[in-house]
Amino acid sequence: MTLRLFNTLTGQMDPLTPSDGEALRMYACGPTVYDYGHIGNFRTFLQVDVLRRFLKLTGIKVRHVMNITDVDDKIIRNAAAAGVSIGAYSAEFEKAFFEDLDTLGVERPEIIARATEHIPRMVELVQRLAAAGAAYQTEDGSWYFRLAAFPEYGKLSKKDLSGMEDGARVDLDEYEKDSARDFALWKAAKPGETSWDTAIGRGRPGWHLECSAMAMEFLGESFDLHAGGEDLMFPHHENEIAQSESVTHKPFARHWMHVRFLLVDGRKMSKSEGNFYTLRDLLLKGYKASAIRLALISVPYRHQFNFTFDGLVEATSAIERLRTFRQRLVGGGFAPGENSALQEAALKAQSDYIAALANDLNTAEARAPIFDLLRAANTAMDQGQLKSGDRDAILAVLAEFDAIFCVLEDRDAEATQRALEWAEQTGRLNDVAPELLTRQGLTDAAIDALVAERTQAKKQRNFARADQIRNELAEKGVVLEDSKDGVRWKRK
RNA sequence: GCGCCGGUGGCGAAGCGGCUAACGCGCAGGUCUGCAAAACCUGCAUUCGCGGGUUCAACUCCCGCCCGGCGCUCCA
Repeated sequence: MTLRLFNTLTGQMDPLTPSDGEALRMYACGPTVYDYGHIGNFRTFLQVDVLRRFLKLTGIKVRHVMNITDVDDKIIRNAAAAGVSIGAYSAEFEKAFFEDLDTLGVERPEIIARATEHIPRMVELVQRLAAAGAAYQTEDGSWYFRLAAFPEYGKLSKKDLSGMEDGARVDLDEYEKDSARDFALWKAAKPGETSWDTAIGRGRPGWHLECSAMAMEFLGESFDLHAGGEDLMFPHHENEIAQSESVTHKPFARHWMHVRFLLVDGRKMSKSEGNFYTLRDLLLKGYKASAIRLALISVPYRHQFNFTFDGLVEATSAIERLRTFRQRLVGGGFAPGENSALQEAALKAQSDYIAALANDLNTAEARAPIFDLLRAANTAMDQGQLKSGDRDAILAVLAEFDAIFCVLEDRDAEATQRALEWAEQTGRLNDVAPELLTRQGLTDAAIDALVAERTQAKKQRNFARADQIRNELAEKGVVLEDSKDGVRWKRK
């Protein structure tokens, strides 16, 4: 089934397929590694993850490039303040970034491209732009892109800049530019700042330049898809188009995908508003990685997502139900054979699920058939109508669901443990929710021992003691489930 | 100001010119259970921001209004 994805450039739903018939070549803007990633960042990376997982699920190979911006004003500023090199500074946050992606189950792109490792390609691009008359150097040695050289500027964000010519607001330190809207390709070295000695002078790349240079290096001058957060549409992506197409005269990316912003309690997340959360903040508050992933994914990428803690609690419950269900299928003994009604239900769930995702990655709609199937199967199990062949079919559908949503495998405890260790190492234990510490302090062996004691008590019909143990464990976030096959427990 | 997006049950959220308005969470009652939990069953929007219009038929299309959000500057 071919994915139909909204294309910012054309303003309509376009099918997304590899133009070379081999692999879908895509570029998605990565992070500037100057700090820990926040949930807004991760919503975008998660939605792109959904995209690439869906492509793979439908049999399309993916060649996905992600840049790491490891030199920019903030990095330079922060590294100087910390008294370390920008390399050491950015490496630390790059490492943290990838740890966070692992926590959230975000697949690695095929190619990770660091800006500082591709300076020659950027210099080359500036030279080509200069040769084409689209770049000029100012007195201080910086290079700028000449917007006037690219009449199509604004075609992505649908902006008409003709009426917004050089107005009153021209930044003081940019007075040398020909036009206020011209943007920096290459920033001349300032004393003490990291810089590269190159054929176009000593300096460092502008932010927009790296994406054009690296995308073309790894994907060619024209490729299938470019993705990123909605805020990047203008000016970043617009600038990338201008820089690239001015020299290639070919469409840079033919399909553009933009993920809408995340709000927190209905407001834009910002440090000054006090509603700013990193992934690690949430883990230390006791929320599960899987719940964060599900919450951030469940609202389709083209809608604003309003982040709330209630939403995280909801996602936690939903995941628990799914996991309990799968456990019941895996662990139960079923008579051989098939129940045609369930076989049909499984097929329907599968096709509905794929169809929803193929329709502009409608993740909200895609969840529904899985829960429909869950209910049908649970009912059948209660009635003893589910056969081993049904179990296999349903587990296969669940696996396919999880190929995108990736929440069934419980790796939450490990993720939380990692976050706790990090908090300890960086002196952030004060930020940890107290109940999380008591919960993590309880080992599996200790739980098993208490459960065994309770089973004994139950045998002796000492229900008072049995309930006491159950309550004790409940306070520490452990839930018990009695069944014919013994006691199951799980951490809340 | 200009531009874009949205306003559906207690909450999140999907949806389509005409099927009982998905699904999740939550709540209430029931079944099961030593009691719970899990699971299942039943119920919880005669209604889709407001006012007009088009249509045999609109939550779904058009117009206006109100409310919210975002972009136009570094930002996922």
